Order: sequence, then C-alpha cells, then structure tokens
Amino acid sequence: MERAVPPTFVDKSRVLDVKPLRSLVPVFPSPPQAPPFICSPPFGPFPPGFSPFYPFSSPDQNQQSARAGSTNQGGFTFSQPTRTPPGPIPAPIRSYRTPKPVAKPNGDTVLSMETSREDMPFVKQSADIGGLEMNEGFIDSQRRAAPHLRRSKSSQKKSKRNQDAAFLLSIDGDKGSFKNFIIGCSSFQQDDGNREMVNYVLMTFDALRRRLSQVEDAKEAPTGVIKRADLKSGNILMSKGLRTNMRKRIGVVPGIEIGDIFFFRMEMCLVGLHSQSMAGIDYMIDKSDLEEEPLAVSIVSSGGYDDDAEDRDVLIYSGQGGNINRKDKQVADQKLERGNLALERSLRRANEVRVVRGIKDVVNPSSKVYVYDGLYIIQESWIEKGKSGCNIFKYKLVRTPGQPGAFAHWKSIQKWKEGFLSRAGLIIPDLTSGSESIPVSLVNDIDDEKGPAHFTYFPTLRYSKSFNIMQPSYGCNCHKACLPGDLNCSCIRKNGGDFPYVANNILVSRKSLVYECGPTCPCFPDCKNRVSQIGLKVHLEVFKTADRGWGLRSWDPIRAGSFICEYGGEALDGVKVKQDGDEGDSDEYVFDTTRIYENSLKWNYEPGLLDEGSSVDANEDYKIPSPLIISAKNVGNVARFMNHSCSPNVFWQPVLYEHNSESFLHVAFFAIKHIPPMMELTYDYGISQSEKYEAQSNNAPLKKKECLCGSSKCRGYFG
DNA sequence: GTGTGCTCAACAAT
DNA sequence: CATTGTTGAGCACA
Repeated sequence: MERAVPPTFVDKSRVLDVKPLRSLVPVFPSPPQAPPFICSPPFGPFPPGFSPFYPFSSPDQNQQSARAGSTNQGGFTFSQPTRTPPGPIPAPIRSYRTPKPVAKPNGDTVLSMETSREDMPFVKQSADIGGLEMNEGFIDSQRRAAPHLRRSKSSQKKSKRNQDAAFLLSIDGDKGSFKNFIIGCSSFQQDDGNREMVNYVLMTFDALRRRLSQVEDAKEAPTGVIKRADLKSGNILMSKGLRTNMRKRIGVVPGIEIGDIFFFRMEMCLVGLHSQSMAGIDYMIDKSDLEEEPLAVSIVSSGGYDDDAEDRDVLIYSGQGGNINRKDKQVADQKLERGNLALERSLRRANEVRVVRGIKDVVNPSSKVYVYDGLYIIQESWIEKGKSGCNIFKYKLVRTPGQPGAFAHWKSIQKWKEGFLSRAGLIIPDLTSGSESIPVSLVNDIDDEKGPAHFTYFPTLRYSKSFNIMQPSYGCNCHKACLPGDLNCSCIRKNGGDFPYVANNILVSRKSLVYECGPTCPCFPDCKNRVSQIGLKVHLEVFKTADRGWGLRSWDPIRAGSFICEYGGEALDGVKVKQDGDEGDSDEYVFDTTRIYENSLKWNYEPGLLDEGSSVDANEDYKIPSPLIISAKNVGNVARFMNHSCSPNVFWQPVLYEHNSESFLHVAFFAIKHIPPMMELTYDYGISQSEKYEAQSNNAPLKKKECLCGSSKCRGYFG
C-alpha cells in the first residue's frame, strides 16, 4: 500500500533558488482561534440549527473533550477530534479585500454594503430569512455597525423570536428601477465568520442557485440564458456582501469544520475556504515582513492535474501553469511564480495549508464533491517532467496529525462498497431483504444488541382499501417526459407552473404540497417529476447510536435538496388513532402531518435576491390539505429510524400523486443542507396542538427525553 | 482606480 | 460513459 516516493527525477536546485529568509518561523495570520463550534453565551455550545460535525462519532462523545483520543471500533480506528495547541505567537497579517460595486446589466450599480448602508431607508424586518434565524449577537453586531438602523416602535413590540431575526433591508435605486435586498451583516461578520454565518451563506447560495436553475429550465429556447446558475448565484451573493470569512487566513477558517462538503467551487469562495473560483492554489501576500512574499492558504486537488491522491494522509500536488489544461496554448515549463511560488514559500516557512479533495460524486457521476480535509504541511518539493515533456512542480503535502478524519473515511467507505474491507459491526448487509433498490445496512459498533424489534419492511406507504383521502383527480397527458415550462402538462400546472425539481433530482423549495406524476400518468417512467417514487439513491445504514436507540445515516454524501426516502408504513384513519391513543408508547413510530415545526423552516430562496418582485409567494404557510397519520410500528421502512433533532439536516415534504383516479398523499424527506457521509440524519418531529397548548399553559418546555442539539429551547423529543 | 490574463469549473453536446 | 467545446468567476497583477 505504500506509495513510491520520492520520484526518480528530482531537481531541487532550481526550486531552492530563492532568496534567503530572515526567519523560517511559521507565520499565522491571526490569533489562535477558538474551535469554531464553540459559541459564546447565551447560545450554549451549539446554537440552534448548527450542530458540530463529527462523522463516525456522536456529538455527546465529542462534548467530552477529556475522552479525546483514539477509539478502536471493531478493528477500525477512528480518531476523536483533538485540537492541536496553537503554534508560536502569530505575527498578524492583513489582507483585506473590499467589495467592489458591481454594474448591473441595466446600468444600475449595486452599492457595496458599507457605502449603501448610510443611504438605505429601513424598510422591513423579517423574522425568518431563508429559514434560519440569526442570534442576538449577530443583531447586536449589526446595530453597533449601523446605529442609525433603529427599530420602529411597532417592531419593538414583536416577540423575542422576531428580535432574533436578521434585518432585511431594501433600497430603491435612483429610478426605482431595481430593488436591492441586503442582509445587514457587519464588516466583522464578513471578515470573520462562524458556523451560523457559514451555514446561512451556503443555504442562501443553494436556494438561489436552485431557483435560477428552475427558471432557466423553464425557458423554451436558451436565450438570455443563465447557464451556470452556480456562478450567477455566487456572483449575486458576492456583490451583495452575502459572504463570510472574507479576510484571507492561513490555517483554520472559523465556522468551517473538517469533513464539510461542497458541490460547487463558488460555495468555497463564499465562505472563505478557498477564494479562487477556478484556480487550484489560493494564496495571500504576507506583509508582516519588510519583504512581501506570497504564502499559500489552500489548495484544491480534484484531478485537473496528475496528482497522487491515493494516500489518506499524503498528497502529491502539481503546481499550476504550463498550459496543462488549455487547448489554445502550447504546453510549457511551469514557472516559480503565483501559486507555485506561494507553495514554495509556505514550505520554507513550514506553514499549514488547507487541503480540499475533489472527488467524483457516486450519486451523480457528472458532478464533483469537494471535501475539506483539514491542514497539511508541505514536506518537500521538486520538479518532474510531465507527460508532455515539460517541467511540472510537485509538492508533497502531509496531513497534520490529530485532526478528525475526513477524506480517510471516504476511502474506507469506498472499500466497504468494493468489498475489500468489511464494515465493522455489520449485522445485516441489507435489512430490506432486497425490497429497496439499494441495500440498507444494519450496523452496531456500540454494544451487543443485534437489531431493532421486529417489523415488516415495506418501502412505501400502504393505504387501506377504503381509505380515500382525496377527491378524484387525473394525471397529465404528456407522452414522453414532462418538461419544465410546459404549461400543457397538468401536473406542472398543479405546481403553480414551476417544475418542482431541477437537475440531479433536487427539490427547488419547500412547498405546501408537491404534485408529482403518478403511476397512471402516461409520461415515461423516467419523467423527472417522479423523484419521490424512484426509491433510495444513497446507501443508507441503520446504526446503533450511543444513547438514542437506532438511527439512520448515509454512506454517500447527500446534496441539499436531495430526496432521501419517504415515510413508509400504514396510513391510519385519524379518528381511529385518537380512539386508540392510550396504547402506551404506541406513538413511537407514528408520523403525524398535523405536527408542526416550532421553529419555522422556510427552506426557500430569498425573492429579494432576484428581480422577481411579488410574483413569488414567499409567505406560504405550509398547510397540509388533509391530515395524514402513518404508523410504522408493524410495517415501515428506513424512515422509522430517523431521530429527532431541533437542529435537523432533513425536512419532510408532502407529496401528492395520482393512482386510479385517486390522489394519495405521501411524506417525502429531503436534505436541508449538504450532508457528509456518516452524519446522522435527523428531522424536527414538530409539535402537536395539544403539546403546544400544554407548553404554553405550563410555561415550561416539554421534555420527554434529551435531544442532543444542545439548544435551551429544545423540547427534546426522539422516537 | 481599471483593465487584462490566468485558472485542478460546470454543462451541454457528441 | 469518456472526450470536447463553450462560457465563465474571482482574483492577482500590471
């Protein structure tokens, strides 16, 4: 398994031809950061909506930092997160970039935040922007930054939750020809982020990207096109200052955790992990010394060059330039400049470099996943002759020990799938006995329990024959695949004219109801409007948690908006359930659509970021047309194992489709955000009317059992 | 400040 | 499905 290093052809003389440095001490750009997941009071260690990420271990283990170290789980060692002590006292480096005004196509200019704020009339406060609430510290920092932005008296009366909201500002241009909504975040938040800010930026980016894709898909002819919705969405957010960690830095980026995944280069730009939209090497100028020199901050290795990325902890990275990937230019020797020079200087200084590994997405082979794999040190560099015969720089990067595993876990999972390595604690390779298209593993690497109580696996929802929940309805008349923008398709019309999904079967936004084509629609079975009916797309495993019974997680990465599974089981008559309601703990596996989220989840694009005006109804109240209660106690599927969290990464969405002239309601689960492999899947179990009443009358939070989100607001359900 | 060139994208077409 | 062509974004640097 050992790689062959060093290479045969080594010409270090050329690389070493640099001016002597006065100091080879590593340079850190900013004071040692507290671990990004520690938030200041009063929000507790983990703010609502943002739990720490540690694949392969449960959060409660991680909170016990005394137990940090290595655990051996069935012959497979996973390192617990440990933080290496900060290095030498850093010499501050400042590398600020100021947002530039961006010219809009119509000639108007989008003002940068700092200048525009003075002129912006306060228009509106929103309690919920993009489904995420901002904490009080966030708001306070805004008030400090813009003290003239005072709340109106009426808005002061609003609830505490509204105080937690971010400001939504709107300005009119000179001629009122455009509206520019800006999330008021202080320059501090833009320079140095935190977990909340990172999540907020990423959620906003993807929601906007999905909407732009949806609009683009609906166009008949590709004119005036928004190809590359990722670039467009990123550009909009950049120009509005909706980004974070803008100040470049060496080492840890606040709010970004090892193992975090991304699906677009733009995402990494927006959160300050890697600020080059294409280039593989990101660097900054160190001005702390009399002599300015470039230092590398991060690299992306994703197959564009001939890297050696087979090893888990070692990466042989190729330098940039030499026209390797350009058809319009002659190949040439790479030069010791730009990123190559920066890497060389970082080697001499022994500075850490962030490494992002780009991997082909097994679920959607056309796209790539970027995994943040933590900090590496450049151990050596040399020049090699490339395939074209020209010189190519090579850098050997070695992963700093003691960091939680990220890329290494991907390699393990790959081996499980290929059968070269068996999953430790595997009890049954497929607990569905083949009734799903992809096997679902049953795993216990915690204790001796051999599995959950017996139930019958049924992959979807079973309606009793007499149970017709909807009036008769009919499917569409399309004869191939239903196409976005085709308003002749009745299924699309039911969705308000918008095709609910975009490329890679990704849901665009949360709605009261999504109408899919059903079994009797004449369109082809591969019609893209049948996402929730196509079955599992990722390899799931039911696993034993440390203290919440069995849980559900995925071997594969899951993109935000991806369909995960539906809630399988038996549809119950609502009246009957109430009569049988006193059956002890019989509600443990009951899904009830009348339970609502206490913390509202909009999971929607922010209309103010587009010039859509009021054509988009952003204030949908998500009412279910007809209550549906599902029991998965005796008959069910993987969804019955999903635990509760009030900082969930999954939400449920009612989906309706037609069968034999009757419409049937289903409950489909979609990813709220990108979910790295092996992170537990959870959704908000919500709250029933009676529980809501009880909580209000007792003026105390309901606590059945502890939820691990750490929020003081949490009611702590799990099933 | 402003313009130009560089770059381990992302898609669609083939 | 591997390859090819097309259009790009932020950023560094002149």
